Amino acid sequence: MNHSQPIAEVLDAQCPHDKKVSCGNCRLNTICLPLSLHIDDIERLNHIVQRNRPLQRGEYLVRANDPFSSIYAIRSGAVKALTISDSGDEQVTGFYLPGEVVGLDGLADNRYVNSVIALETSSVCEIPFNRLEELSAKLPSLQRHFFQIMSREITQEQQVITLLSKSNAEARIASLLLSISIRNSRRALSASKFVLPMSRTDIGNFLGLTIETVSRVFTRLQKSEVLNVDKKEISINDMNALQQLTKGAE
Amino acid sequence: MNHSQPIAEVLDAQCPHDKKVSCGNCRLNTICLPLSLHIDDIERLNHIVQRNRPLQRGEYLVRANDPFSSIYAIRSGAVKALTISDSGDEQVTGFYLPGEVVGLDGLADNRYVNSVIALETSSVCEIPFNRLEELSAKLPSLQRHFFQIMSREITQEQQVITLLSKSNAEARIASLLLSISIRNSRRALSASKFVLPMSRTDIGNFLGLTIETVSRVFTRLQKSEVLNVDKKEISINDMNALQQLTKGAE
DNA sequence: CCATGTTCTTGACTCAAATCAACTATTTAC
DNA sequence: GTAAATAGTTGATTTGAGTCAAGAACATGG
Repeated sequence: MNHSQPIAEVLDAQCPHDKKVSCGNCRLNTICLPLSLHIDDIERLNHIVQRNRPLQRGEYLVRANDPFSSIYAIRSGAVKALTISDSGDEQVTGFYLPGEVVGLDGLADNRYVNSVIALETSSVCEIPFNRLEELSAKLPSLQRHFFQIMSREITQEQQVITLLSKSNAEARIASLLLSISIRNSRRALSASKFVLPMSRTDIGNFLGLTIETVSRVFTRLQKSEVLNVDKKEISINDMNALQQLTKGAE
Repeated sequence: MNHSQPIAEVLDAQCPHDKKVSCGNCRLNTICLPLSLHIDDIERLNHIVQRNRPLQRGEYLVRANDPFSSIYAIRSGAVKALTISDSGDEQVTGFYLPGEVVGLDGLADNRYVNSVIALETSSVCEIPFNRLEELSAKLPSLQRHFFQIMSREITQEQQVITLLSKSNAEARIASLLLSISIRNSRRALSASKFVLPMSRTDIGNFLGLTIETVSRVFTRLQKSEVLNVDKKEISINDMNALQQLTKGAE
């Protein structure tokens, strides 16, 4: 079992059809779609949410080019989104953790642009988009919140653009680790000790680095005692140093 | 006068208060926000659109950290969006041409993340967001279209991420030129001959390259007869070669 | 008109990360 | 339990773009 997942999330993943699982009592409802909805409205949202069987590592949640139908909120586990470029190679465009929403790229042309693949056993809430659209028109705060989720995706991608445009290898890795750290602490998980759900290959692909460089940076950060790296287990020993590194090069 | 702007757009810019300018008769209404609205609904959208005096080159349309209030559709000219990173340097996050919408980043936290600056004399339609929100709740096709505009912003940024992550200098420049070419032809402008609205510095900043590299790539593409470059005037001599170059390196 | 400041170009040199290669550790499957 | 495949590490070498430097082209203002 993956120690990066808190027990409650793991239980959710194992009992996806549990009647008790609803947006109203979901631990993630302070960071996920229900955020800022009234109790009654959360129940209306809950009615359109579908909870399917958990995905196994490597399983596709969404395939690029499939017709767009739903967006997905991660309930437990982790997924990656990726596109295949014209030249045929993959680009990992993001990692999504519990409480985060994936599939927003499908709206533009009514087909998903990204494939979404589970990085570990993951459970997911499916939200059929036309139902969400109808409900949004009736609930101004839901409409607003959904606009905000899309806007946040835009600003986060702009941060990735800045990272790739201006930062060296160490700063890229440091930024990714800090991003995961912050997202973990929003879920009341440790900010300094966690298990990476993705492989070195995925990290390199996402950050525009080769796996050799990723490996060497981890080794260097370990030697300089900023991190402890044991395979996929990361513990951050010196958070300030890591933050300084994100500003590195340029 | 900048020859990249068609005469009609220039006239719009010069007569911004012309009563005849409305979404209903705007040349851009097949690519801009009104797209897919019924005539009556276009008129309702038109009522909330504000057309202010044109911006001069270098003027700010939006300042980062200002409270979010409106999104903006470019009517003529061109603007760039940019953020200032923690380390204090600028990152150009996008260029916006007539018919395109800027300011969507402000929704996430109710403050603009990007500043938006005119690259040349530009006129802009301001759309107060809370009015647009109200109207969206009443007009399903407007709500849907606005979701699509945000989604398209997401997918376009993912393309930039792929570009920065995987492509060499020539492929980056080639992709930018092709992007401008395609966007020009959507406005019934030449796909093969146009004037770049942005400086070499802006191009380099956007593409994660130094201005020296940008300059050298232009020189190389000129020598290999793919382009003719005369200062900011570009003419594409070999569109296929340019397309091949975008796949280059990797 | 010339002076000053930008913007852009070109060349010589450097360097961070890619590539190539060999090896180790860990899964997975039989 | 062992073989094969996959994932990760480390070292030697190469290379594309960055840096530094100088000059050219162009714009701006007195």
